[in-house]
Amino acid sequence: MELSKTFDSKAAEQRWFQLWIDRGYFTADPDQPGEAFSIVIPPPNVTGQLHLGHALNVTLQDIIVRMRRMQGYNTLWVPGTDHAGIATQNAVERDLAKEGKNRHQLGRDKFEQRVWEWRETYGNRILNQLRRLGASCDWSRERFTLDEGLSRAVNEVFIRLYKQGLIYKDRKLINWCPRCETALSDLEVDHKEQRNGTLWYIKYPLVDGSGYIEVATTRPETMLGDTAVAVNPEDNRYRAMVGKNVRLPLIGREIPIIADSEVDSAFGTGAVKVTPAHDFNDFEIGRRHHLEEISVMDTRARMNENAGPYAGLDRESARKRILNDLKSAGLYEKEEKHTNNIGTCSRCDTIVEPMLSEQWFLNVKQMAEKAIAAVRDGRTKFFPRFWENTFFNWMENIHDWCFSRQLWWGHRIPAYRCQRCDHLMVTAVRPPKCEECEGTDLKQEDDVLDTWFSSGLWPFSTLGWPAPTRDLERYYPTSLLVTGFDIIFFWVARMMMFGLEFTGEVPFRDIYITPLVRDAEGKKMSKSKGNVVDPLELMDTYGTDALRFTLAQLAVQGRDVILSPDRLNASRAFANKVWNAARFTMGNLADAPQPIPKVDASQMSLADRWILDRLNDAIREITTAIDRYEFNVAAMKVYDFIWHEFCDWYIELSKDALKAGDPRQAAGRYVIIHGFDQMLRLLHPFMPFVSEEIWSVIRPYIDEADLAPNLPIAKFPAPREEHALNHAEALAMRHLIEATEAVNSLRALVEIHPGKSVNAIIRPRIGGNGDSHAGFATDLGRFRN
RNA sequence: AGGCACGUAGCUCAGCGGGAGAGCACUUCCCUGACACGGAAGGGGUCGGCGGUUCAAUCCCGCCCGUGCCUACCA
Repeated sequence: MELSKTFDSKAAEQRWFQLWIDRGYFTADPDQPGEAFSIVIPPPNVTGQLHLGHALNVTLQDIIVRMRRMQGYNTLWVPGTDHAGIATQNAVERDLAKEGKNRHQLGRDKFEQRVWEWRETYGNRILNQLRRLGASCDWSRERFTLDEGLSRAVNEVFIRLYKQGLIYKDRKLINWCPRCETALSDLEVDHKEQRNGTLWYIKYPLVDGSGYIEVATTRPETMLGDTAVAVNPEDNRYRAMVGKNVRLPLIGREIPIIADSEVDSAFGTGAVKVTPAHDFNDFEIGRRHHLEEISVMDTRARMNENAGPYAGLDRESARKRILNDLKSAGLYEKEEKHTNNIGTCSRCDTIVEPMLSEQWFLNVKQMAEKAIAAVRDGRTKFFPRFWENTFFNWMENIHDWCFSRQLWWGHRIPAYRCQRCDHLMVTAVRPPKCEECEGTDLKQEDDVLDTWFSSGLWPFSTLGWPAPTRDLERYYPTSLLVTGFDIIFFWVARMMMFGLEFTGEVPFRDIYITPLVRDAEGKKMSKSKGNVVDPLELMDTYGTDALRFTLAQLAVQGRDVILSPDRLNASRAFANKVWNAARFTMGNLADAPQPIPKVDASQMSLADRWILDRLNDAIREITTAIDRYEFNVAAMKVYDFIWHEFCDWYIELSKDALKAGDPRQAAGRYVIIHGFDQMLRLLHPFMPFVSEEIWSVIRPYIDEADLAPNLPIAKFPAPREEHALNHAEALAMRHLIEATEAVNSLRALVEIHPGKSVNAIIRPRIGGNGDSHAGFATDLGRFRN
């Protein structure tokens, strides 16, 4: 069969992927033998499209999954997508806005329908993009976090946690996004340093007319909700004032001066205004001292009726007016530059407002302790190891999780309230009547769950939990999780907690944390910077194999991946190199395809046995590197063996031996085809398409004994000891290589210095008297001629 | 404020106790029947700085400088 001069990646990609699917190579069967190896994919959001982060994540998973499958493991890789509550809702709302509509005009049902349509389009798009990368997932087991089955798991978990008293509803201070108009968890708030912030000093007059107490604040607009002024009990400046009242400027309410040891005397004036309804610290002080909690803003962060004359103003305008009015009243002292942190919504960047609100919470303390223990005793291991510190750090300081969201897209909370007696029933299906008063007017909670609540169940909900399925029994706990560090808290931690709580086992044995992909300048890719590279374009230009190989090569543990066109070019050249090695090999085999019979090691030349020895070495190194998730090491070794050993040396050395009539031909043919076969299998996890394409061509030449059905499930190579070289042989080969290089070196020197003797060229380069070296060089010179 | 990671050739990065490496870029030569997405030969580095441990340090320890990231209720 004739091979074209260059490898046509696109045609191969389509042909082979389809064939793999058609033949069911990726479909897992729990009833087949083999130790289980399972991975659940981190489900991509249905909002977006494939970016390089996904490409890296999926490539690494595919490499290990393909290798395990070839090693004979009973392999399952579950694919799927995440409904991504707030992110998707925002995306669809933006889409609606283009038509001049908003969700409230549509109503909840119509809006939800619209999001389902969106999910249909974009969810499928991203899954196709994963397939384009060659992801060998079991596509027949595709899941979606809002599927019926997964929703059942969500309800089950909710109800069990509620019954255990871990889920509760409470009116507390929470993070609120005034644009998304929903509660957020602590994790969904980004903290940004504000360098040009201001600290304002304001005088609060004492009610008894004995003067003022001065407070410093960064948020004067919240003073309308002040219910105390606090000082440190040790602070002598204020000791006499504790217990007195002050009159809140502008609105005249009387509030007490209290003592609380949390107040830092060294900051500002040492006296702090206390606004329990708009500041987390103040909320704590307020609860300690039983202060009133006065909320002065509405859900869009506009001043509400409690703000008196400022009602209706937004936060910024209210601040300006208040500062002006304080100046007019002579109660404004001064301002200072002050650097502080402000919290913003991680989804829309709006400044988050601490708000007093009734929300659902999950007490995670005990679950967190179990998760910590599981990592401490090694039931689950992080790679690289240092991420464990990050995990512990957060888990040890974990707070209750505010998981209810005032959104429309997500799992609606399975709780019903009787409209007559206000009784609350937590149950998966709507009860016929109130269990207290028998009233029939029951209303389901409007809120939905934080999207991470359902993805936190992903490793077992996708396998059928709570039903005791065969998949669960066979494939859970999963073997490995491959994900980014940015969702260790959001996702990994929650899966650990839920997994241990509901299955009694860790959800995965190993966690491999992938590096972050950056652009050629080392900048983090983001849409706003406009430096996002589309992996699809890269696959079009360089081929999927080249993209995959490049990503694997750069995937160094604990280091960011910086992708450059140079690297991609090199990988594409590598694919081509392998392709051309195949062309050479094919040209040296018998015309009629027939299996090349196995040749005993004793019949082989030194070069034959050397390359098989090197192959053994490569197999060992590549296998252990992937076992350790050192993808870069494995990829480099594949590259080095194929290019610098097989092509540079073995093919060159075998050219003569493969000629017709040469006594070494039979052995040479066997070794080159056998070596090639093994080499392709090593390459396959990294570059599935070229390897499969070539393999399909050389397959007829491979001896029956070595044949396996097809590459995706062909056996991964194992070292063969009969090919090992002894010390003297290895030395002889090394000397041959070194001598060849020396001769080439000399040849080049002679060409650069025409007319000069070899001695004249060598002597000055060696230094000393150089006699012995020069003699050697002279010999080489003769050898050359 | 604390924590983590990283500083090795022009660029992007491997290596991590005893020979300084790869890819790309650069210089010279070669379209030799697998491959110019190729081949051959080269130039280029006080392995961030300063101390310490060691017979021996790019690699271990300490401090410093620089870069990036994460966590944190200082108004």
